[in-house]
Amino acid sequence: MSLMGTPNGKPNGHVTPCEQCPLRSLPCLREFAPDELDFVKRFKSDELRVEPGATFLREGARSEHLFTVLSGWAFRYKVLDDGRRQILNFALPADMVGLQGAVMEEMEHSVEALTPMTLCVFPRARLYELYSQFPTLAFDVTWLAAREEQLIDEHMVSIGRRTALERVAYLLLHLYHRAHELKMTKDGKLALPITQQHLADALGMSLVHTNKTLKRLLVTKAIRWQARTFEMLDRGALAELAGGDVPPARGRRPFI
Amino acid sequence: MSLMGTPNGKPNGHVTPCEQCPLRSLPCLREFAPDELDFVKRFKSDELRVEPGATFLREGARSEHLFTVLSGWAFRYKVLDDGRRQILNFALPADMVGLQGAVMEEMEHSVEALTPMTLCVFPRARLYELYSQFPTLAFDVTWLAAREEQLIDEHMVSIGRRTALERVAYLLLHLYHRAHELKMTKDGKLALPITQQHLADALGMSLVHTNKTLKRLLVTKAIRWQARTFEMLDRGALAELAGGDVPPARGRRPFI
DNA sequence: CGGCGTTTTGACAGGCTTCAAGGGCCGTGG
DNA sequence: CCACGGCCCTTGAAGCCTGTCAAAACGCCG
Repeated sequence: MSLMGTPNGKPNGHVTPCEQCPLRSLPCLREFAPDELDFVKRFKSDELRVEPGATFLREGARSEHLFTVLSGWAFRYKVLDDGRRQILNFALPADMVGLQGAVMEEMEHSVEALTPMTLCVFPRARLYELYSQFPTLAFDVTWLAAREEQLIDEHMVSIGRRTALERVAYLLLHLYHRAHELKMTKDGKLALPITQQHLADALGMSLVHTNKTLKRLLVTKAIRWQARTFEMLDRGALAELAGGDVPPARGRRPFI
Repeated sequence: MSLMGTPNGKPNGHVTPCEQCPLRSLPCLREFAPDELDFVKRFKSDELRVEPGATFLREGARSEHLFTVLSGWAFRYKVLDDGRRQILNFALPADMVGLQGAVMEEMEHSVEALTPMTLCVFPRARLYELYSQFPTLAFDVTWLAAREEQLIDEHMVSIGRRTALERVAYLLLHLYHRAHELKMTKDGKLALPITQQHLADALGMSLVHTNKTLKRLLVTKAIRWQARTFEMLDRGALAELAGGDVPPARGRRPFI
């Protein structure tokens, strides 16, 4: 099928059947009923492969599609006229992206891939079918929207009220926590595909100051981070420095 | 009916029938089909009156209810252990509050009234009925969640990347814009029920610096603000100072 | 080996927070 | 009627935090 409106990325030759979705086994996701699974499988129109650095959803554009992340990392962001960029949050596997574009007229933010990504593609035009035929799934979509808002709320507290050191500590704790839920960590290690510039743009800080703050954090021995590999050495200490731990996961999210 | 879990505020003796809802005539809201209206009327279990300063939804609590604002102003916020407060956004008439609490296990933020408020009360337990019987209304709920996320996104850009003057200008422009949509302005004037402390907490700034920044804004003659009355003198100039206008409204929101 | 993106460091200016204190307004109570 | 307290607004001063500028080191890849 055509993917007009998503210039970056290309349809995948192979499409993973939903029954074999690798995410289904995650304990943080709820299980589908057979008819739900069947519907989702039919709803999924394609699979998209996106390269790192590609902005596959752009502010101001209309999107004919809604996506879920099958694999890879991305981030949502907005830029001001003069180039200042604010990263709003990060998208990981099992996250939904583009809901705003599917529900409203056009996108008010952009989304860029950090790693090679695989996205499940759902046609916006058929979203209403989901709402009318599977209220449980519709509820899940709302759940996902509410959860994303929670994450943004917490992030906003960081930017608005936490000190630089707390901000960095909290964001790293947050990302580690999310990756851990998705079984993307191993022995406390995590492949973190972001640069210090991304950290800075997410935290509302300058690159230089982010670097200096990160250094301060490293000498506490709570974490290690080099060559795109993040290592959690002392989670308790990091939470302490962050001024509070991340809120525990409540309930289990669906994956669409 | 009982309102356990909402200690602040009291059930209203009189309950406005939905057909007579004063908000229905607003052009920024879509019209209900007769059966939708009928359902909403039955879904609405009560009306709640809340006094200024009352926190009627509290972080960490479970809420048995979902609300829409019939009249009055409120704000969503979070506080850190040491008392630092971040205001996440403001709730005005036709906004929904408490959706997170209704969809997830418990609230991750609090909501406090700024003025006397009237809230429409909907039992969380029956939300699923709405989803299963009225997909159009379910879609509206998702629409509202997506829209709120948009507003928060924009606010986050302010806090993270705008200068102090831009922040103040943008927030005031934003609030004026929203109030104007709801026909709460008159001759460019608006009763703005917030203090400079609220501004500061919303913008991630100190009270002192907010005051000084506001002073700088006032001398530009773009706005006036005294005795809780805000006056828009030069909207273009304010948008200029804010570093961009607010995004135009897209589509029409429902009121539940 | 050269180029480029990323990380690191130092210096400096100034935005912003903090501390402190005074003034205005208003409702309460003597 | 006036004193008082509480809340909000205002202002000044001092200094830290943070952004900006500049430049060098590092690592990766063609």
